[in-house]
Amino acid sequence: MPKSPAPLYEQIRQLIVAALAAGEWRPGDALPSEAALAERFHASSGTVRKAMDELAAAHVVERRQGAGTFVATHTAPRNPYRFLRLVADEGVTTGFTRELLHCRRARATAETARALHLRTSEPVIEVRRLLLRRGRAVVLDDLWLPERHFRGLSSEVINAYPGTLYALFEERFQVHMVRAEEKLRAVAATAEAAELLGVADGAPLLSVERVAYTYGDRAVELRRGLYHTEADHYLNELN
Amino acid sequence: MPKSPAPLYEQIRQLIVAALAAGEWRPGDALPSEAALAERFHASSGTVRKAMDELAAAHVVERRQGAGTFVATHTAPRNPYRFLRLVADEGVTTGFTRELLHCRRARATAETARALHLRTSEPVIEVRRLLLRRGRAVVLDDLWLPERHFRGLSSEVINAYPGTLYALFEERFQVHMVRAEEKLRAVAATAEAAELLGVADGAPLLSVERVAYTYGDRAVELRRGLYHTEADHYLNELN
DNA sequence: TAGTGGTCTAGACCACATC
DNA sequence: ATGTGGTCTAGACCACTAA
Repeated sequence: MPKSPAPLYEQIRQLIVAALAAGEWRPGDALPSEAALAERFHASSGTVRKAMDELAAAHVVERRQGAGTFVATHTAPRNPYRFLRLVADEGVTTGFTRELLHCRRARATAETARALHLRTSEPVIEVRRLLLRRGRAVVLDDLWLPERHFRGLSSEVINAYPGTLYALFEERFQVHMVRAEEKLRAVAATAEAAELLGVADGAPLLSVERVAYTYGDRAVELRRGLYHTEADHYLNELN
Repeated sequence: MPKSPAPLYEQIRQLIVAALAAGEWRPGDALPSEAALAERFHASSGTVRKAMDELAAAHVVERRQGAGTFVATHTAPRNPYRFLRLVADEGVTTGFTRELLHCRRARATAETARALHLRTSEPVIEVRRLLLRRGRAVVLDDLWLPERHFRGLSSEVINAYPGTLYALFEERFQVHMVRAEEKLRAVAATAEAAELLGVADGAPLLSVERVAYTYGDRAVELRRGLYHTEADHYLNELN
């Protein structure tokens, strides 16, 4: 065994992520058993297990005792909105209904280009939609996606799909979101946002700017949400 | 070995937390070596190690290879404001200066009582302070602490202490904060908050309501922060 | 140099899901 | 009944820190 810069379990972890990025296993698929992976990577099962521990902690894979280890998916998880931290003040965990406002081709602004590592004015797809609870708009989302990874995305495609956007991206474009970074601010509602969210002009809104990453820390979505936090709040756990 | 409801490493983890809550080791102290703990708990070092893995992941302990394992502390960590997610938009990571506005005895409101598991009108200590960067107020914090755990806390004590509040709580009152839950909202500045933060009346502010917990998930602080997010943002990592 | 945590192995046995 | 992940062990060796 050559003297290595990174520990073996870390190398194995990276090799598995690379295989996921290459599409060797798709979201929802079962991975080979730990014993099989140990043989493949010429390591003991304990070492493979440590690599899988980290992938499971990062929600990249999901283990089910007795059944196997599966690639994490947005298509049929416990919580469909895995990255949405907005919850109702009262425990009413009713889901959201969605309303698509538009989906159109556009060119990357300087800000979008920076976030997604594109060149300015590269083609992107811009999506705007509302999330509503009991008919009341709670979230106004604007999304920007690099066109080259989401070719064919349109209003029709979105409206025809029953699940969340991230599930759609996964099934239709083989883009699985692994993690995200969010920057939060309080802002005053513009006239446009106020009307769409049914609040007064200038009302305080929670602005959530998200960059989402797929396997290998590739940024593939910029999203700006405006949350109406009158009967909802953004919940965060710190440790 | 009796048949047990929880795995051995989980029992060991809980026993170590209980020992920390009982003050057997104080923040900054070195824990016994993994081999010593293995003997104490009649387990193998691998099992003890798994328990320590989880405690390290939760920032309850800190491992330093070659030196030992130490109880996490707020007194001399890398980041003094461990739970403060507010960062400047531009990478200028200058620290904050603090300005204490008041520290006084009060009675728990219904809301405070609920958050801290007290009875309504039990005595609490109320603290208000500002965090400033380059002379500009960025955060207005209100804290409520159960008086029975913080007897003797006063403006003089706070002003005489050079470190953060959590470091003070740890050194002087043996209350170490382990984790916290935050609820975020956008709100309009009241006249009082606007004046203290130097913003317009009604300006949007980020409201951060935090409940902080010590060992064993005991809630010991309720804090409400108002963040001025014009040149700063609340940064959150999702996975 | 002695002691600590970090890596890796080989294997036993258990709990659980699936067929 | 088979195969999976989950727990636990015993021990070797390495990398690092501190006296």
